[in-house]
Amino acid sequence: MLIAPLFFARKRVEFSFSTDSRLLTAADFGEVFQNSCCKAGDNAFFLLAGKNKNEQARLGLAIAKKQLRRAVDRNRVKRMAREAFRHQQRMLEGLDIVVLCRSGAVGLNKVQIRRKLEQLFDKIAHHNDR
RNA sequence: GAAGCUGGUCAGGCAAUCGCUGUGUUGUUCGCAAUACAGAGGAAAGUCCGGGCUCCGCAGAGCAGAGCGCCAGGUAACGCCUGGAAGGUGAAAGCCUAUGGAAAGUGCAGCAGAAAAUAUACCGCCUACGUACGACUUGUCGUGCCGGUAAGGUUGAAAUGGUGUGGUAAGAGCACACCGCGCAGCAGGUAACUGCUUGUGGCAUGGUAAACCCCGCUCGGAGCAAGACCAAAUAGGGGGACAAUGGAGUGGCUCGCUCUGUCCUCGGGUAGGUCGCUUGAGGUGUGUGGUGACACGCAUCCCAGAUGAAUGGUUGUCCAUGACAGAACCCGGCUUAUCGACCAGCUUCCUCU
Repeated sequence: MLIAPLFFARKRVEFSFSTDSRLLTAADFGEVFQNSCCKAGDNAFFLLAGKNKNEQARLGLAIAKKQLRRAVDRNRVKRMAREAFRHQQRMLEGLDIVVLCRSGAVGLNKVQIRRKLEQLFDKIAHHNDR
């Protein structure tokens, strides 16, 4: 009787995406840009990571209108980034990550965006372990 | 059945699961948790018009500038919509039109053409009238001059009403008939405008106003990063009390002035936060008035409100294999993008009965 609620509680923490796991203020973003410890990128996206004091990983999105002109495209990238982060946040604990967008992101479909971002998050996690 | 026209509706569905935002309820260790419900569009887009709302000298007059422009109506308002008129276009249903003024003024018109705006004459046509010369049959003919003419030809986007008859030297609204046009009258219409077997005038006022301009109407400016409130740290300001006849500076000294300590208090205000923020020119149904846009009445419903910015991911399944595309203060329009599907009405043609 007591085991079931505990199981669900743990699972929730693993995959949730509340305000705790986001960069909220300009100061938070500034911190990452100033004191980044590692980075990863390809022609479409660029990730910057910095250490934070919490146990949680946090995500910030900086998708420029210059690269992706249509709101629909920007929304798609943001959603995919959040989704990828949500599934991989356990191995990124203690990091603040900002996702930036490059010109190569134009014309990618959902699957391509997801795959690219997952690879980049992997790279960051790997780099952090060493 | 085929081709087409007009108006309207929809914009993948269902299930499971992992998330996000808001609201209600319950619990709470006041962090939050559980649960129920709701959660992008017809264009949310372009920001091209018009309003509401907010602040700014409460915006009156004149000038400038901008916009609009057949008539009537609708509307909070409009450059929008509805109905009508005129013109154009199509075989038709229909569709399109910046559609006021060119007898207030100014300007413009390449090439071609004789001539492009007040009349003119290149090729033509004519030689009646006047005149010169010649011929001879002595009143005719020929040639020239002075001229007449705009029927015909040539140019152009556009050439000073058209057709016919008379007329004439040849011609000409020169005259007449019909058509067209102007003005007046009558009739219909709220009006734009239309009609007339009415009268009258030989007959205009070439085009261009998305050229200046004239006439009529409209317009104060800036925008939710509007604006209102709360307000840390740091620095500084106003007022009061206390210590105390204190200290420092200015100065030879006194007064004076300036600076300085502690506490209280006031206001401004940055980071940040809250409100503005979704109940509205609102939706749905229905009745009445109106050709219609729409208006009014009644009943009923509450239907996104984020703020590093939610409305999504994965899996299964069905089909027609899913286009254009994402709210950011809110409405009314316009314009542009769009795979398709469906409904209603209408037009033409074909087949059958």
